[in-house]
Amino acid sequence: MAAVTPRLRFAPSPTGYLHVGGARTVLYNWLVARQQGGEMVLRIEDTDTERNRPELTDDILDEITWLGLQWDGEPVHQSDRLDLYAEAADKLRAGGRAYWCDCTPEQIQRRARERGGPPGYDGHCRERGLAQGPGTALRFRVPDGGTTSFADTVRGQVTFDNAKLEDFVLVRSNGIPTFLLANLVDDVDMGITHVVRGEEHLNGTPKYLLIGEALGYDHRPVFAHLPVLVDEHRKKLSKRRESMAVAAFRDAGYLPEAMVNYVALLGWGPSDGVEIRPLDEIVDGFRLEDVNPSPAFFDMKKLSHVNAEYIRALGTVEFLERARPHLTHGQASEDVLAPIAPLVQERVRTLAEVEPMIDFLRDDELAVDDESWQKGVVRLGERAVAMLDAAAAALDGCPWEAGAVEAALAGAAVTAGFVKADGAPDMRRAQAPVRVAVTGRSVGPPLYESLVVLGRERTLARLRDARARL
RNA sequence: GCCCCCAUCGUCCAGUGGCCUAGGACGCCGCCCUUUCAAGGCGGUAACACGGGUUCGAAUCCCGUUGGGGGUGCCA
Repeated sequence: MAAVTPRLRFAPSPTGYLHVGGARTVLYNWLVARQQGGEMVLRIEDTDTERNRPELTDDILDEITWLGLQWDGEPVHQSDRLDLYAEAADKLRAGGRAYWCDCTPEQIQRRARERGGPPGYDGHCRERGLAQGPGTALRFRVPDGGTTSFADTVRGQVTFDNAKLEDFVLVRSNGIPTFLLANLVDDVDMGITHVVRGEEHLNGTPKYLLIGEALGYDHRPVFAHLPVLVDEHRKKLSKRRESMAVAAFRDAGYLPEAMVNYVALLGWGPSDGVEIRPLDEIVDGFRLEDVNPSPAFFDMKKLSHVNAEYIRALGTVEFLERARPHLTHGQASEDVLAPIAPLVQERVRTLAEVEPMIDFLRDDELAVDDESWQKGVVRLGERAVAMLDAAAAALDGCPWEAGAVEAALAGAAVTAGFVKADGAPDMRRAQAPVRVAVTGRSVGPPLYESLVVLGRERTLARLRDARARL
């Protein structure tokens, strides 16, 4: 048999934004395709006309692109291929493998309740020979006996009793096929060799296989059902949760490289233990068979750490460029950030944290954090007053560069009585009142460099303002 | 209810019968460095769910129990 090109697919439905779970699924598909020299295609599963939101398709494509992943060819839309599914449905019906059913959900439920058995369809219309008509849905006739099983790359052999499967719907009463039918027909038609998707599809797999068999196809792709991503309650991450949308992470200043790197670690880990590494190395080391079958918790703390590492690894120029879209005051922000960019860079975990770290340099009006004021100034009483006065005096005439500012403040510290046992200035304590007076907070970028950017006039003015408030 | 899946530190991952008195990462705690905060360095906390087998030997294999998750839609 000739070797076939591996072809994988990511098949999102445009009923919600691309969320992190979806991102992990595309990534794994992409990794396998890359590693095996195959292709990854996109298929938009938009057969649910009720829930469909076509405009979301662009968002999904944009986010995949943002993540740095590529797909092959043009995305396929199922809504363009209804004829194909209708043809398959007709073949199944003509072959006696499917039949029309006019039961309403209410009737099905009531019968299930009355017989006290398990919920689900009971095969009521199997032998009724109904023709297609208003309110009829086409159901697949599941074999009464036997089993359907398949080898799952991450879970091993999985077997289902056909008798436990109900006769499911292939075509809705509105004539539109369901996911079960369209999904299989497309995979066959598109030559899909690997089905890598979320665990929530595991139970649908026997139906997929049964339809394929009934249609006469010899279609046995490699299956890999990835563990679900769970929240803090260990429940599946909801697609409805917008905070888990990839776009939300992008807007919050996470780097795509960091996102992809972190997400790759959810369900898999390199054997050498090196977690933070370039994508191409992950491509080389990734093994579908090594994917952990148990659910993984999406840990924001670890994501933050990974993101911070990626931010720190950036060159200064690139850091500036990538921070730019997250600066809310444009050029004004850039101007004050540029001189101390490396100092800010190593202190932020996300790009969104840049702006609030430099706003005191940019704004004329200083917002003073109350807690910082109490802790860094008020609590020190007279000593704070002395330090503020001494700092203002020392800074008044000194050269305006970091080294000189440091020397000036060291002198002021001694004057104000902030000295260590050995007589050296105690800057740890002396800097506090100055920092709060000038930056409004007790934490921030290094003080001396910040003052240089702020300028002598504004520094002195803020020192005076603080003094006046005491 | 029924079906399917899962089970190593709080979290993610390593471990595929002896190298494990179980390793790394995040988090957390302590110390060092230090102009705050970060970063960095050093150290610490903490796990093989339970019970039976198999085996000379089990975190690793088998069975059961318990626990968790997913599915059970004319959603995907």
